[in-house]
Amino acid sequence: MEPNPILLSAQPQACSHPAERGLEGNSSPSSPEQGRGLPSPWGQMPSSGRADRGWFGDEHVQAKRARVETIVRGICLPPSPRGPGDARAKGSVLDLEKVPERKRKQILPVQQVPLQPSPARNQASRKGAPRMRDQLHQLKQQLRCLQDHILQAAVPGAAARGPGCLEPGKGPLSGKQRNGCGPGPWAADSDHHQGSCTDISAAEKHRVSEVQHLSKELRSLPSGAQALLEILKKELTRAVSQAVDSVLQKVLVDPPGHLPQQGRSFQGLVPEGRGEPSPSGGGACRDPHVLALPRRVQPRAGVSLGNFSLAKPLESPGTRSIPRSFQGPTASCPSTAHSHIQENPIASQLLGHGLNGHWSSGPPQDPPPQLYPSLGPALRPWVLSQPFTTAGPESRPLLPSVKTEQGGLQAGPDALPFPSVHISFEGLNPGHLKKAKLMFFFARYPSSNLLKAYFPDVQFSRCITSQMIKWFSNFREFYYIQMEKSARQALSDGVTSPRRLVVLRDSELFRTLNTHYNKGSDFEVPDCFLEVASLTLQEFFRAVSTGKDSDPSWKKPIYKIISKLDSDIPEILKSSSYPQELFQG
DNA sequence: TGACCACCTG
DNA sequence: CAGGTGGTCA
Repeated sequence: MEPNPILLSAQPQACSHPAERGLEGNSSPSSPEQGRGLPSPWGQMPSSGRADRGWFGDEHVQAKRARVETIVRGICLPPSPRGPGDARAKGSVLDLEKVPERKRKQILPVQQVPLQPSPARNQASRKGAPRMRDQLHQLKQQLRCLQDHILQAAVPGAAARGPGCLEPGKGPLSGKQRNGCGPGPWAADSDHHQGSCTDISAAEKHRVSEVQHLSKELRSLPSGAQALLEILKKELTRAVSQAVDSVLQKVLVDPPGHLPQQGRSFQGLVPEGRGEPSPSGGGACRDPHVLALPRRVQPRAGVSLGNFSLAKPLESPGTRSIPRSFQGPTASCPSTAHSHIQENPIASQLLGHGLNGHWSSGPPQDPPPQLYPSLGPALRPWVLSQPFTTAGPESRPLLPSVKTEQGGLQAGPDALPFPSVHISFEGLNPGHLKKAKLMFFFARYPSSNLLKAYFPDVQFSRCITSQMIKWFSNFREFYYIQMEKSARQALSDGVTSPRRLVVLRDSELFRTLNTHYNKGSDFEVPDCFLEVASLTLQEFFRAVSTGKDSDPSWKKPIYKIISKLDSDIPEILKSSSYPQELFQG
């Protein structure tokens, strides 16, 4: 118990204070600066978003028009059925939408069967002229909605949409963006969204006029063509949805081109603000030896302790220790600097849909060295993050989204080509579990109130609360077991002084813990956790080595000590959208 | 009595 | 990781 007073008092401060200040200072998400303050991450997105918009706004309209022309041309010819490899396939029109067209060809011939002109049909068609307008109008709206869906998925926060499109709650996304252009839970970068809004509305007008023009053209067609128009209508709808599918498919299949870039550029920003010795650096709280925490992923060559590899006594600090300041931003406990980073909703959506591999495997697109020098801080966790901390720290953001999301969940699954993962379930989902595990790095004994604050998208009931508390109980159990095991191992390895025991990032103990709480290592384990772990280890060692473990309740004092070492949890973990990025992690 | 905890078990 | 149990505390 001797060195404890120092450690105990200093550590929590090192961890918690910066967390609070940093976060509260940075968490005014509505500030436009924030979006701009992060040029690189968003430098990518907006452009890709606009590209998508362009695709829909122009190219696709062109495609529509081209198809109309094709069909009109076809009207002038005998409506003879076409073979699968018909001439249309050679027309330039098809180049605009190769994939959808290919699919459509299989459908078209079938649909043309009822098209055989018959007098009765013609009559009906003539009467149907006004109806046709309605249908076209309907079609127009469908197009718009589809476009909006895509834009929402592709452009962060492109929530702008013409009135009267989707009813709220129809489709998973809809519930998320009831704020119009404003950044909803889904999109915190108000900056770009406002741009998107205007762009979109302009594009929308353009689309509307295109459609009106189209309908005029169609109305002037020979009556025999009316039936064809019906086909055309259906075809357009289908084409659009196919286009949507293909675009999304492309995005889903080819995310590395977009997503990691965002992450990468993002990473460069974080270290700048807070390069210097993390809070505890001044920390004065600990034996300088204990501070020597080598970077992780270091070659294990330095491990000189024979079979004691779970944690390493500081035998050769000279070779292994790295100045704390060198560890930069990663090293400190509360990774507050990340909280203001704006991430891309689609990225996280995509992540949530089985693309995690791209992240956990990282390297192909690893950040340029200059962004985080020397094995930079593994900020991947934050790359994955989607900090929709759009509300102030205390404002319990996103409460409104809960019920809507649940509704959206029921209505949603088939509204998009992929299921919605961000949706909050009645109970706890794997994302919540993952998040809870990450929270464990900061708090071993979170109160139920704290849990409620950090899971704003969970509707807490007695059952849910106790389940989550049970999670932490299980986490602790595993943690203490590992600690005791390591302590005993150290003892049997001949370690004599607990002060020389420290949990290092390249130690086996760390690896075990990291695997348990942070599988995939997509979260940078905060140093404060290492410090607490070291202290825990020391306490266990002390108890074991002094024979206190003969007392049936010998662990209780240790528990008491550790329970006082909780740190503040970074605000970023408060985001209800946070679990979703790690959903399948 | 309820909340929370550690421990044991499957 | 969840269920069950018994202990502690307010």
